[in-house]
Amino acid sequence: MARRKTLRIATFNVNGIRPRLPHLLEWLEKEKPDVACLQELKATDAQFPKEAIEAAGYGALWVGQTSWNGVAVLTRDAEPVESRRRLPGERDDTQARYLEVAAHGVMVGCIYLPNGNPQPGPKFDYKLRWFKRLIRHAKTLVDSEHPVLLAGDFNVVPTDFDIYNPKHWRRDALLQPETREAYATLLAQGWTDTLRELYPDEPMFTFWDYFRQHWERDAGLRIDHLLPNPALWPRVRAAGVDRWVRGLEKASDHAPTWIDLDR
DNA sequence: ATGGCTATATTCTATAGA
Repeated sequence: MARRKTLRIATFNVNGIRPRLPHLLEWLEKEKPDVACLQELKATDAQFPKEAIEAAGYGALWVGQTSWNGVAVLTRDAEPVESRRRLPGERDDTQARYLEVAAHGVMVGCIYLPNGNPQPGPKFDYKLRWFKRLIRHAKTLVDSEHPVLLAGDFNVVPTDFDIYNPKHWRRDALLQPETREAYATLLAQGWTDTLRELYPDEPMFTFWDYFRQHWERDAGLRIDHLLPNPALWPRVRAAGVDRWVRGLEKASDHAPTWIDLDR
């Protein structure tokens, strides 16, 4: 197909790259993102389906782990260049949640922020520690004259407008004041929450859990975010959610979310 | 307050996700 005039960068929590590979390939074929950040691979490095992704026309870098977590960045007709594969600041953190690459001229940080449930507790403490490390690292990137994008599953519902019904989730780690304050602190460095900025009056959900027919009822959450730095923000032209992917049989509970940039 | 569903490894039961 003819190349899109804009550069599309997407984020997609696949909830298991092995069971979701057919959906991933169908999505890449139909939407042709230039860069795709993936989370929740739930696969080791050796289990990553490198050949199928290459055959689809994508280069890839990935950080795998047994059973849980795992992140990857795919680049269309190009190879991503690794910048870092861990978030600095906690030496014995072995969870595969961050991958930073140069891709199509943009520095992209692929993020899988800890869920943090149940809270309070050690998992919530880990989430807040991880968030602080992200904030510290992001500070070194935000003022770059080069374009930088933070993209991924942040496990943050930024405001009550970003969820179908906050009452049902008020004790959830994704809605806690500490979680929201950390996200606000990150944005205050100069990052822009693109989907909310372009769509101030629409919820723009990116996640619908598997329970109680939440997808069928459009009872979703907005937790997957794309945050350009000030150098990149002027190039943003559009953003959206590929909801059709969530509607497929045996879908991930997240939908791919993307932004288009001037090339 | 709980459970509803999906995926994984610890596999017929537990853990994690959000």
